[in-house]
Amino acid sequence: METEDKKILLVEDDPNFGTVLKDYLAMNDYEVTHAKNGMEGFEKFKKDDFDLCILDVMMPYKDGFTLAKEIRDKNEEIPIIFLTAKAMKEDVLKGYKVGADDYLNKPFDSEVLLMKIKAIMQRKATDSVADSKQFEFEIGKFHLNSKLRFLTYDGGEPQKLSPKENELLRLLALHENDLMPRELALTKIWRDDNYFTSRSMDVYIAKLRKYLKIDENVEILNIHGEGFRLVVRNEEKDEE
Amino acid sequence: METEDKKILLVEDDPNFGTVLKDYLAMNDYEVTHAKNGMEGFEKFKKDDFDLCILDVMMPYKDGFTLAKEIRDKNEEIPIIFLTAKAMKEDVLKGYKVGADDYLNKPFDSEVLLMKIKAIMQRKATDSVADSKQFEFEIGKFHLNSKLRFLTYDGGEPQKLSPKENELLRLLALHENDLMPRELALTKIWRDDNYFTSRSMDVYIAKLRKYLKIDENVEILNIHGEGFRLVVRNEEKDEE
DNA sequence: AAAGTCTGTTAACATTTGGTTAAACCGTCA
DNA sequence: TGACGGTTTAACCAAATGTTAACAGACTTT
Repeated sequence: METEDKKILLVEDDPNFGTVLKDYLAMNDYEVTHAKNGMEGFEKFKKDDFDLCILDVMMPYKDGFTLAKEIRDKNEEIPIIFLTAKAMKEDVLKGYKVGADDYLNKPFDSEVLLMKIKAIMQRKATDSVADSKQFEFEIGKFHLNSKLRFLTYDGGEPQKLSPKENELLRLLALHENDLMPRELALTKIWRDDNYFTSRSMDVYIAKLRKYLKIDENVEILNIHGEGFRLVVRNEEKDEE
Repeated sequence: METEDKKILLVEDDPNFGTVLKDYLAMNDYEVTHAKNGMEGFEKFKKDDFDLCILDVMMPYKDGFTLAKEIRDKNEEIPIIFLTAKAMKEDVLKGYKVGADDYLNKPFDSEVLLMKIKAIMQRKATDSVADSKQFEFEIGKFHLNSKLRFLTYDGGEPQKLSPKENELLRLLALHENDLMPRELALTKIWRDDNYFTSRSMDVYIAKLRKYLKIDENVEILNIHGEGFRLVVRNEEKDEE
């Protein structure tokens, strides 16, 4: 199953057509941001992380090509599809020159557009190099591999972690010895901060404590009303 | 930046049009092999290493889609452009389903075709960062030859693998000991990510496990909701 | 110290995802 | 056309994950 929906930036000045198209795409499980002109399009582009751009060529203020060039400056990877009313050869060529991935003449069949989007996304999915996110942590004698979702203690048997356990421990590790605010975990992992998610998080804290308790020097402390703190002591001399 | 000329396989039954197109492409520094029908096209495809295929859809003996499917079986990477006289939506969709990279309606502007070819080639050039056509793998005591599609254990009898089995195991091997995301296999091998393809993939995972289970040190682990992981342990001392 | 809030823990439950088997399907080839 | 290999679909079960409830205990504030 796919992680989350792909984000599409749609820049189209015709409000009717734009809205219809947006709805159609949304219906097909894409998360669509609709900008009404090139300026706005570029603003929105900078503010978010999109997986694909669909640009109308003919627009006031800033046409699709100019916008495409600016977008390419910021991101030379992102696929771009142009929409155009007139089927002028020069335009098509120009489009490909700025790195278009595809080109559609209006009116076009929406199903065809959908297939093109799919095809392009698939292409991209292939070469997703793996964004260098931080995946591995040393927590005292523990080692957390949060990509493969397991935790090992002193080289022993890996303990599998559930997605939530994993994300939570990762967040704590990112803030090692420092406050990890409740709110942060709730908004990042549970995507909502309310009574129930908060209780749920407490359940997960309990689970993590269970895993971690084999190491004297690692523990999760609560900071009442604030959040949690993953404490890692240097194991000097403890008992003798 | 091109090293040597790119090789194009052109399959087009109309001798006049085919010849003209071939010459035009040749003039633009592509090395073109022209086949007059699907059969011949497939023969030539098998005999050489092409960078791109341009297939007419309507052809005697074997139409473009059928040919494309056969080509895809052999090579899931190679870009395919379809040419078609009629602009039927069903055809277009069918084309994308078999993994078309683009679609052109006759008559088309030759310059546009050229741009498309360029765009596609470029895409491939950047995409194939680590294309590394790797065909042979050591997986514990197994040896996988994924070009000839067989798997041997400790030099024993080769086990033939079906195309899907083979591709899946190859993908797993490419990510040995690391996560191989479900989505990756689905988009690369099944070319679609939905409930059914996902179930189908699970069936293939089961088949692979059956092959692999004779080696204690090799196994396919699931990472719930993420994908699979081909684990290969060093066979140190196990029992004594 | 009493009330009220916040946290810890366990367990029951619901939901989603994965594993396996077998049957249906489909194109190819004798 | 009928057998065959490969693939998909269906069905069913098992495992994994997440949510909620309930209650005990801890912390804060009066």
